[in-house]
Amino acid sequence: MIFSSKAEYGVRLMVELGRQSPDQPTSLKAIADAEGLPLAYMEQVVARLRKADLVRSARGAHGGYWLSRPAEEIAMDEVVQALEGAIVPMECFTHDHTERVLCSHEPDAGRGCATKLLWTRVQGGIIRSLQMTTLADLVEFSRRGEREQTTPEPTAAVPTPAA
Amino acid sequence: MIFSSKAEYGVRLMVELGRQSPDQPTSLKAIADAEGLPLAYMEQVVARLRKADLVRSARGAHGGYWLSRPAEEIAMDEVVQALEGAIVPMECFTHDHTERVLCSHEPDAGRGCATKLLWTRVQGGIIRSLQMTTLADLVEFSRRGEREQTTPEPTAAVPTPAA
DNA sequence: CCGATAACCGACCTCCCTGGTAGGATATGG
DNA sequence: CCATATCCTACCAGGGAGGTCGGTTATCGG
Repeated sequence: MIFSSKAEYGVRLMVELGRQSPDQPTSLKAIADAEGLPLAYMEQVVARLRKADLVRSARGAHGGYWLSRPAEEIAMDEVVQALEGAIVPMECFTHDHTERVLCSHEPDAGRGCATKLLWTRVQGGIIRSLQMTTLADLVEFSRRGEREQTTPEPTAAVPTPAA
Repeated sequence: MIFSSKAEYGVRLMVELGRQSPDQPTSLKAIADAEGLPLAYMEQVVARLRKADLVRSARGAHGGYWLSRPAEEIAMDEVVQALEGAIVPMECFTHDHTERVLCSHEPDAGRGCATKLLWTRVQGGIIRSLQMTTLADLVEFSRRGEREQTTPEPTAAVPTPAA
């Protein structure tokens, strides 16, 4: 398990918002019910997304959440970063105020940190994978899966039967 | 923290073995002392590497461990896999007996697992980063760091002063 | 104005895994 | 025969993951 369930739940939440029209807010309860996830826990998850300004919110009756930007402009590294914190492959990797990533191991016994090269490459691999995927990709993927499930042959052109 | 310290310690151990000549075994105590790691815990770590046939061992006095293959032929995905188990970005990813990776989430409410696409890409990014790095790369990296530490100018050609 | 809805906030709690220790059994060289 | 060193199993404390609970604030419809 590399990422925690906060990432899973949060990404699902974002996809769910991406499926809705951005005009009107969607309540967290509707999302939690649709995905079968605990509402109280989702509140904590969505709080992180709001603090990162990935979603906006309106309080009170008929309130809810919506994407702060179109899904095409949201790269998934932002989302995962907001949910999980800094993406570091190993504990000794710290993120100072700049974009520089460095290993906090003191160079013990006169030689550098042997594993630094490896974890740096892994980190790059992860972040690149996340950057090249947008929320719109996932929304489209989820719609495609849905079509395959409900209509095996592409005859009917009704994607969401408004359950 | 994406990988546990087992990976860190195990990789360090492998690098240490890669620095030694493969003719004679190196005792675990020597490695633990050199890296400042607890011996008893390292026993558990090296056991995983041995079960994956990445290192071989000899018991008794003057026993120890050595690489089962030259460092150039050891890709780091094997090493990390042996130490951490299957490299899966999310809990729902299970690895069946083939090489196929799949998401165990039931397609709830008629639509597929929205996050599957994302985690699949992340997993690919990680594994590719690990595969393209060999143990020999890390050994060379550690030697280079050592040279920079001890001799700022490349005059003396003595790499290890046999402490 | 009132009550229902729903976002917001912080404290709490339980389980399990990580990281590490303890103590021994077995094998081997000198 | 003893020091060395691998091998094996059980045990244990701490912390974080995953989730619950109770309450507060804001906004709508009537």
